[in-house]
Amino acid sequence: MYPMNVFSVFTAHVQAAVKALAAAGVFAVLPDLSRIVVEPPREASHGDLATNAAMVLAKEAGLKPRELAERLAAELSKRTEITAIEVAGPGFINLTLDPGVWRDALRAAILAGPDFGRSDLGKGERVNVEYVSANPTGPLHVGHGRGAVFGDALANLLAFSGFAVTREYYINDAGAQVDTLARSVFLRYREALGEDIGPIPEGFYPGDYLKPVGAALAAEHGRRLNQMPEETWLPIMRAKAIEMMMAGIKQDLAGLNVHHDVFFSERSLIEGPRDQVAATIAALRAESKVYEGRLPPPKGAPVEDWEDREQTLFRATAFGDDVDRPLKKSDGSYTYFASDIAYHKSKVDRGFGNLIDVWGADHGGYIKRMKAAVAAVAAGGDTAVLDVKVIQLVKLLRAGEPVKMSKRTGDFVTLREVVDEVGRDAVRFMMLYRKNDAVLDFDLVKVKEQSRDNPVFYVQYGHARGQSIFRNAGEVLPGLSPDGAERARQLAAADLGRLDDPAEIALMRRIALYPRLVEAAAGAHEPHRVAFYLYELASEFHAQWTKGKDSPHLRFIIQNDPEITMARLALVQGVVTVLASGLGLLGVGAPDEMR
RNA sequence: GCGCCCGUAGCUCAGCUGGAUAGAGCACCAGACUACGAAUCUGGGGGUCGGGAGUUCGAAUCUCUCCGGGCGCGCCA
Repeated sequence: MYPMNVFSVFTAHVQAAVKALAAAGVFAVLPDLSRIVVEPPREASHGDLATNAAMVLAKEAGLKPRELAERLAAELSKRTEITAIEVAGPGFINLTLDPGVWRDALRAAILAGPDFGRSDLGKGERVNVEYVSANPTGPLHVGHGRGAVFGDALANLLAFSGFAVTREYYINDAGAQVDTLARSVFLRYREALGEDIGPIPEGFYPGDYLKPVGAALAAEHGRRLNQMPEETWLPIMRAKAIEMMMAGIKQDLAGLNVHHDVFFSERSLIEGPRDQVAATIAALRAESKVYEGRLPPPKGAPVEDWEDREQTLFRATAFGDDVDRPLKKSDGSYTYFASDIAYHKSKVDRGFGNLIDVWGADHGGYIKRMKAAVAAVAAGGDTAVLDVKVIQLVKLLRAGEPVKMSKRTGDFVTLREVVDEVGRDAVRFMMLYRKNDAVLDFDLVKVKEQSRDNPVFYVQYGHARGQSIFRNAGEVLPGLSPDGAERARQLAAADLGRLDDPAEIALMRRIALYPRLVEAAAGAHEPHRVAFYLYELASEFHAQWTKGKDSPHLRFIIQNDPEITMARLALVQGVVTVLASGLGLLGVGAPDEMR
């Protein structure tokens, strides 16, 4: 039985060939093998696999690339599953493999089923993926949704690749904004008591979504709080508002099938058994990473109330940032950044050496200082690496026309509205069918189209079409199990040697590519690669299906020939397995039929 | 003024961490339905990868520099 990842197997073969040459004295010392790439060439005429090994290692061998390539080719030709080797261009080694390699890979895929593509790339390393972390001041909007979907798919991808993933949400429940929220709710509370509060003043949250909070408080406390001073009612309003806003946010996320393991409260950092922000600053000060000093005035747009004063600063410049960063406001309270340092320190303290933050585009200016902070708090025994994924804006369109949004009046398009209108699968797939750092046009009309123009539909239809083939195979293969896992076992026993059409072999090769694709996407923190791969796989499958119209002998189901039908259905099983797996990673459904 | 992101076919975008003759969808043109779902498929035209320089066997990819667009620029979060 062949291992799941054909490419890692042949990478090992190439490395072994290099080691053999090293043993024969071609290299003075064993060279760094990590630069060797074994990949499918773009040109099909170049064979199944190509490696750059000779070009990368030529210098260290003291040979011309083509000479070294010939030596490596001679070594590799000892492997029977390699049927042809050619040295081409500046020193590429092109390998043509026995189709049996791809047939074995297909069999492995079928037998692995939902586990096909799973790997131990992460070796159990703990990863903290923090995403959404929207302020608890209102419902999520579409931009939050993109971050939510991205973070969730990335977490899926990492878990599938052998990382121990924790999905985390940071609740900003401690800043001035939640006090503003509390005061806004106080208005709604009075409104619920029957007062005429008039228009919501500037500087308050105007949205109607706060009315239920006011009503709940009125029901719970009656008029009692209305007579109290602000310092009495504010914490009560604030707590209730945050509780209800977070409940709504969790509902919005559940609508997208996004769930977090940990909801981490910013307030808990300062109101816990000890003030962790103060402790973190003190610890950094002891290492002189925090000091009292002055900053140059800010560049660019002038700040009216700028005052030159001595303040508490984090020495961010020692860790790659452009300027040192203030930790306390002029009124003595902590800056947002200060609690963010303590928060990230808590991640490190909780045993995460691998941190991923998913942020909105407007936070791009914070990356350097946050990375600096992580480096600072992790210095010493533990090391920690922070990767910040910036999620660009979503431009919401309806049939090509921009959808107006106004956050100022509280009248914006919520995530929930969009999910309700176009469905969870469409939202998730389309938001992942783009690199995270590219602006996304999201057209509410287009994503509902049932056509090739709509990738969500196209890929899901591929899966459904595969399932429909199984439904129709009963006449030729009456013994075929309706149960997917059992059917997979039956099909794995098929004589795959019957799959010899070039397009069939190409399809097997595409399937075999999946584990490598998943590893690359996980390593690069780029879930969109999965979406594009699925589109290509679906496209190849649809094409093969249609070929059966002109060439009936290429149909998947061949009357009177159960053997070849078994083999073809094994191929379909492979396609369906990978489509379901990839869609699963993206959190998109793999339907058995399209409505 | 500074930092980050983006710039690839008419439009929307991929390009597998530096590989060979740069790809896909849409749009446009020309074709395929007595089928396992035509909700699909086949073929065609279309490019100075924003401009320039550098790094090396090799650059859309890395570096520098211009140009154009977006986001941000003590105490808001």
